[in-house]
Amino acid sequence: MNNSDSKRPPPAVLDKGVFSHGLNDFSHTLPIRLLRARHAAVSQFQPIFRKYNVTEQQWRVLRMVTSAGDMTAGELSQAIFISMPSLSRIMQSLEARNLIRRRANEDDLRQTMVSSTLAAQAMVAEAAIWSDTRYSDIAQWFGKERLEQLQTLLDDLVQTLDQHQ
Amino acid sequence: MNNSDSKRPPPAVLDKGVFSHGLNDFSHTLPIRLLRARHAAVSQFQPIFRKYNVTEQQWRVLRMVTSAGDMTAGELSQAIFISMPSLSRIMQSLEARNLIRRRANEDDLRQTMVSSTLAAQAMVAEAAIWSDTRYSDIAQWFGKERLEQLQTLLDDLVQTLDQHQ
DNA sequence: TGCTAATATTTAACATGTTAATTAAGTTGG
DNA sequence: CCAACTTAATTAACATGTTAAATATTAGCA
Repeated sequence: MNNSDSKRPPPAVLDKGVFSHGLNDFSHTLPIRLLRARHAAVSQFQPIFRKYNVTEQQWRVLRMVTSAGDMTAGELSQAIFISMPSLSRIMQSLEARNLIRRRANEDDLRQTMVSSTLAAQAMVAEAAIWSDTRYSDIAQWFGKERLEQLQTLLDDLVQTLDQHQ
Repeated sequence: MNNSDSKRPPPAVLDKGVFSHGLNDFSHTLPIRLLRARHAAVSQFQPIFRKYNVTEQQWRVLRMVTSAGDMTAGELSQAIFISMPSLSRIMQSLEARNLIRRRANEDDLRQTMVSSTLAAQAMVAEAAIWSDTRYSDIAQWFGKERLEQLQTLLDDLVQTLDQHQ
């Protein structure tokens, strides 16, 4: 199957067809499909990350805090789906770069209130234009209806799986 | 907002509704939805990882090599969507545990051929039963048609985004 | 009141993700 | 045949994911 006449060298994700062991084609399972899709979606916004020298996760923090306003670390963690240990480290570096600020919640000293600095707000405001355009592009390329359909299915899947533990 | 009459303790992803800055609700963007969905899907198979004391990524390697047979590291990397640097480290630990074996490809010494050991094959064969059942469960809970619809949309999205760089 | 359990965050340890550099082996064109 | 280029895999450095333990604070209750 590796003859020389087909000249195309596309890295062609291997497509072995049938499998001998009765096992599914593991490269096309739902988790891997979701991983690929996420990767493709995130990469659309790579220019933002490079321009502002932030990681995707750092960007999520900045964008969330800037758009939603002050919130506790726990709320932030849930909203952008970053675990508390990771968030803790990320906040350290963002605070060191003066992009966020942390202070204790007066009413409950266990909680940390997170807020964005003016520098971060300016950064996000500028990038939001670019970001919104990208989202519009994606909606147009893929189809607004299909995109909404996909998002609904994703949310429903999460709900279904959560229900069944 | 933390009253006591609603007895359900679901961590209730915060739902702030409208946002003041003209920015979208960032906790409901496509990348985050994909992340949540993947997380929910993968967690369904957590019992396997715990039982055999492997990470999800290690499991992907073992399952792929066992089902597809011998392959190069590069092919493996593409199939299970793990970067070569990560795969390199993962293979080291799996080889140390005698779950895979590596040898140079005679025809091209740059390439590494990866194969699974009998121990890994036994492990995967045993777990495959459980895994297949879980997949059937998910299909039933979520609906076979909707699941296929979701997978098609995911693949199409990847294709669309790849086309537009 | 005071003891205990629960909660919010951080820290630690180790595995993986990511980018860039390195090494080794093949390929190409003069 | 060889120098320059390409490819496959590894290594290095740093950021994040994940689990468990540690800390600090609050809540519950006898």
